[in-house]
Amino acid sequence: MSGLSRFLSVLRCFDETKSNWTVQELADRLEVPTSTIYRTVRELSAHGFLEPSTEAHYRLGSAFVEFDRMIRVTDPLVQCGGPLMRDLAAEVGQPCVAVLARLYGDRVICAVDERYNGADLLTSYERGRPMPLVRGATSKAILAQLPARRLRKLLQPAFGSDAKKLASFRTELSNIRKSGYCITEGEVDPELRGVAVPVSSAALGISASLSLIVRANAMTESLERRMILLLVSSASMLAGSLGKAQD
Amino acid sequence: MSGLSRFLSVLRCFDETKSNWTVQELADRLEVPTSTIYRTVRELSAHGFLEPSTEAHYRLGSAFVEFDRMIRVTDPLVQCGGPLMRDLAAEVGQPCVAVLARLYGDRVICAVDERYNGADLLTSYERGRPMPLVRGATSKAILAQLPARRLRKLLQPAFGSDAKKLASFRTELSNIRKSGYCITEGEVDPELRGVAVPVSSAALGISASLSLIVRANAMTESLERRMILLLVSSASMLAGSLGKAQD
DNA sequence: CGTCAATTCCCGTAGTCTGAGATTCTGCGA
DNA sequence: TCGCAGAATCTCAGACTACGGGAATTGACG
Repeated sequence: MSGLSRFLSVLRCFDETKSNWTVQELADRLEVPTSTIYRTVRELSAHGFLEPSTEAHYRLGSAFVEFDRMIRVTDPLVQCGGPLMRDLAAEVGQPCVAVLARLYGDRVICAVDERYNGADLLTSYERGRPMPLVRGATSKAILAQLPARRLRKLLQPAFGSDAKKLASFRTELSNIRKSGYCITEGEVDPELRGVAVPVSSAALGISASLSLIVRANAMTESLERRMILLLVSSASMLAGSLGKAQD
Repeated sequence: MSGLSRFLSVLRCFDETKSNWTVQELADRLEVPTSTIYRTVRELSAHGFLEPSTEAHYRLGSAFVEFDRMIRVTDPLVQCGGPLMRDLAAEVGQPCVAVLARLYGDRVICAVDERYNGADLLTSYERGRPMPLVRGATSKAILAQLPARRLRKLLQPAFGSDAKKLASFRTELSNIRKSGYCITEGEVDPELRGVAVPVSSAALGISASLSLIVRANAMTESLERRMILLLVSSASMLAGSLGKAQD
């Protein structure tokens, strides 16, 4: 345990399950002496990564909120995509959720989510939530546009040695490349249908996708066509503005 | 340079001004050997705090986005306050911005900002942005509710030895305690008027405030009364649900 | 396949972190 | 205001890690 991982082993303890820890609890959980955790926690607190709450408990601190804002402010994808999303979701004229997601290392993470006024859909997509890499239209539309080498590295751990599944997945991606969009149902959230199109900016090194999610039983053929059209045109606008953007 | 600060000196380089750095640039800026920065950057990347972009440049990584989500998901203030904010902003019936801010260590940081449909106000308030500690209704409403000892420590660095200013500031806070709200104009953003009320939960160790911001020239006496009423009732609802919340 | 920049590796040394226990601080109730 | 219990910090010698300069390797691109 050294360098950053020392600090991360502490930070990773804070999750949905338990967001409030005492030093003693952390020490027990990590099986590290109390005095060591005290030192680590003190340093994390000093830099705003942890904050004291009540009765000797600590929770995640403001530094993360600040850094996230810094990313939102400087990320061309959020800057260019944000305004587009609101219009996009409104244009559908149905309860729906618009999502702009992005490949971040080896995971797909939602960067912007826009709920259409009145949409009470229960999607898993919300900013900052890691998404399954090989399931759902959002992720597939991203993977479909990647260069072969990058793709291979990503799929390796996901499929392991199952050559058959890997081959059929590659076929699926190839179909997305041809048609320009991807539709899936229930792969991430049950009862929901997602339509996604690829978005990318080689100049910025960003691989992303733009998706719309509606209730599966609300989907009609004409709605589907409309959604695809909306997505394709929004995506090309977005790609255009990304091209001009510089960070 | 040791422990966390080694990593932070790198991370702090990434700001609005420049969000995209090469290792060489970082090394020059920090006056540290290149190989050391490479190691630091590698470690930060491995944990998702930095991400390679293009041409040997790096930018802030997805870990911050994920941790921020974790905070949003687990923070009772965001959980209880979020839904309230939308209604609050809508009720005003004027272009306005609703802000829920909070004391985080020694700084006030906005936790939720809700723009009323059609409000194009240029407020500085947005989630994650650090705010001036002693200026603006939002901050003053927070400070007004703090225990004496805590307050003293916070004001020490802000006012230094200027006992006169300190005394008048304390008087101001005392007036807020009596009236239950605070109104300021142009202290943070020119031409804007803010009304704020304190919110707190002793059980959770949270000191916060709820504010509404409108254009100064749109303010009338009756609107002001309405806003104060809305804020006071929202704040008491919020305090109530915070009391029941547990993290 | 060759080129050039980006990145990693190497290794002795310097300096940091570790961990157990003693010590000091702090908040809370009387 | 005082005293108490738990929280937080301090101490110190020894183990281990990071540092830094330069060589070696990788990898992208033509």
